Amino acid sequence: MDEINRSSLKTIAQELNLSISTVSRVVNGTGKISAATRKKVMKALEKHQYVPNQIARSLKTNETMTVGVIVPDIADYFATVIKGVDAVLASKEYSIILVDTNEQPEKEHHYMRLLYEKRIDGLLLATVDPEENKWITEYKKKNIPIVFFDNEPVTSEKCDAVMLDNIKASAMVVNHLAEMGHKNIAIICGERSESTAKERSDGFRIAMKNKRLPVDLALIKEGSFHLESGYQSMVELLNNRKEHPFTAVYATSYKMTCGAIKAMREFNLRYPDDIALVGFDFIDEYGLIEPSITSIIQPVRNIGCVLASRLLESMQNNKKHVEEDVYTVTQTIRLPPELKVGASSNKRI
Amino acid sequence: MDEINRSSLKTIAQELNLSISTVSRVVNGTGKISAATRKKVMKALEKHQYVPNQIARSLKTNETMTVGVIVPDIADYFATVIKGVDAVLASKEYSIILVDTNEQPEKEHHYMRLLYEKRIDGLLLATVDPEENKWITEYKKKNIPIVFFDNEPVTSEKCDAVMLDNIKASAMVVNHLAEMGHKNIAIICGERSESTAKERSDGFRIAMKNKRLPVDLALIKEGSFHLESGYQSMVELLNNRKEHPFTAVYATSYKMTCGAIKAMREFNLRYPDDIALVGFDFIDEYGLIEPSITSIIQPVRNIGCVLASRLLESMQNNKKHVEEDVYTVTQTIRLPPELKVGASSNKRI
DNA sequence: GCTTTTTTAGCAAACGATTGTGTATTTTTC
DNA sequence: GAAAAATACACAATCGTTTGCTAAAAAAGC
Repeated sequence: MDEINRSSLKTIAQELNLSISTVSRVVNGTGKISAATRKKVMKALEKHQYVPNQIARSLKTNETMTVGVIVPDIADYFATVIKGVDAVLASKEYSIILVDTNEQPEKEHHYMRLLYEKRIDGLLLATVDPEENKWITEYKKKNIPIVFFDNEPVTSEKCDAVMLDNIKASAMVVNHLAEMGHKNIAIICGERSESTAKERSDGFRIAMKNKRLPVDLALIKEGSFHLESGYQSMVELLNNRKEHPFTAVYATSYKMTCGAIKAMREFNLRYPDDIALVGFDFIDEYGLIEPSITSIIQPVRNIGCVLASRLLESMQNNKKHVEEDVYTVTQTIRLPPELKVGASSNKRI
Repeated sequence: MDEINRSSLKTIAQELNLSISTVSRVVNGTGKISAATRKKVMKALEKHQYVPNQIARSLKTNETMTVGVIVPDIADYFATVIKGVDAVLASKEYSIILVDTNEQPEKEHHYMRLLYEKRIDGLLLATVDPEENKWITEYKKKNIPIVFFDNEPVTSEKCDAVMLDNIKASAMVVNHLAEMGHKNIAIICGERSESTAKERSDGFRIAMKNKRLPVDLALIKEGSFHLESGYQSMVELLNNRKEHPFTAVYATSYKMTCGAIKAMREFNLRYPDDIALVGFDFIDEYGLIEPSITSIIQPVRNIGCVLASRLLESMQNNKKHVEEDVYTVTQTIRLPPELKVGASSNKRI
């Protein structure tokens, strides 16, 4: 095997009897360089297969062209969000360092530090830590732009966030079901400590009231966004059906929807005939599930794009040393969901 | 807002009237430091919320504690592979820079350069570029450890790779179907330019021959691993069924399996009654599809773990400057698949 | 109490780039 | 042909670390 080929500006400069600065300037296309030397240098760069050392560059310029992304589980809908993020960031020559916390809130803090050690230029954070405020301030002080997503931050720091309009999502579901003639609607929710769960639940109640439909607290199940919880909630709902009857159920996460389906099958109930079902994030890209499930669909890719754009903007402001907060307006962007109507609810009663 | 808090070894050293090196040594726990100064320094570090600058450290140590991961599509089974990778790398304090090429081979080269600019310590590469050898050599010369996965590299460089044992996968399918009494088996394959597709196809023929079953070339469809291709292939198979009859079909990717199912539905054919079906990567974690589909399942998470371990090893050797190739044994690891038998094929004919 | 040994801490040179300033050299201007 | 202006390049400081070597201080030995 040939010897290791690692060239630096110095290597090239020495070979050509030029100064490092001159070579640097042709690499970056800055400064005044004569056509002759430029050509000479270019040739040498090519010959040595010179690739600039971004580490050294970062040290000097204080920019790493890298952003961190922390998610609870990349094998979830986050994967598509990240695709959106990656698409817009990559076009600006940023790369992303991805961290999967496996839904363990206590890991977030640790990874945040790791990312800061690497001096990321910005961070996208889907936190599940209800106490994230305890450590996030430290990094705000270090002046790193953060955009939250999925869950709303509890921190009192002024932060950007982009999320689904969960209130609206629930309203769409309730309105749709009401239109189909349903009056008694059950909801299967996540933990209220997560803002997404809270909003979906609150949105449900608000929408029910708006439609002048009865809100039976026994029909509001709050669990944990997972399959087991969705299954368990549905079982309980079905067991109490005599005292607390309902004709439709709204499951507020993908896994919970699956759990609910599982429970219904075990009870030998069919949708939409026995009970109408509306799910969440239930994509079924290839239409394999029959009858098809009505579901709230998040504009996942777009969430990613908006996230990235917002962060880019923040990082831009940061570079300009916008000291005055007057200029840095933080905002929470809420993206509208879509209700994909399938067979599971598309029957008037 | 308070002022920006960015401290360096210098900041701390000056405040304590110590040298930078001393502070550095207590941060790293290296060298001889008296208990008194150590304590003093620790306190100051804490007070300033000092976080070491990995960029500067990297420049000096030539290690970034970062590895690159290039995949064609993270919203695929790769997400789980990455989870495995992340789990083992994170435990060694490495982070991963993730790149999604959107299945565009021409982007791989570009991103590779970007990653090298960032001086990643190693690379995991799931290439779809049939001409990856044209640029991979350059980076091998720069001495960065690479482990391939998903597809086998075409480069002649000695490379590590970890992949599914695709030959075995096809054998398992054929043996299973043979056991169920099938003789005429069709296969829906990807492009032979991708080694995964080639191996699954070749494995199929070999297994058929071993079982002394007829290999009808008209029953071997080669397309592109996507839904449309799977659908199209299945339609063609069904249309030619009179001349080239078959009782079972083996689709060699998740999307192709979906496409095949779609086609069968349109032809009003049911599995396993009309045709037995075996898929690939068809996970259906929550058992939503009925009847359940028999499928080859890759040990996805494990692939990730093995990948990461192999890379760690490579990087370790690299640090030790193992010049002699004698010590650096490159290898291709083939992980065994699992055949999850579902209803779609579980019927003797 | 004076060497000798052992600890502890500081000096300074890297790592590979960027960039403001200084200075030959060339070009323009009159 | 001399002064002014412009051009092309070099010098050197700097970013925040690590680390080998050295000097000072403390401990130990006599």
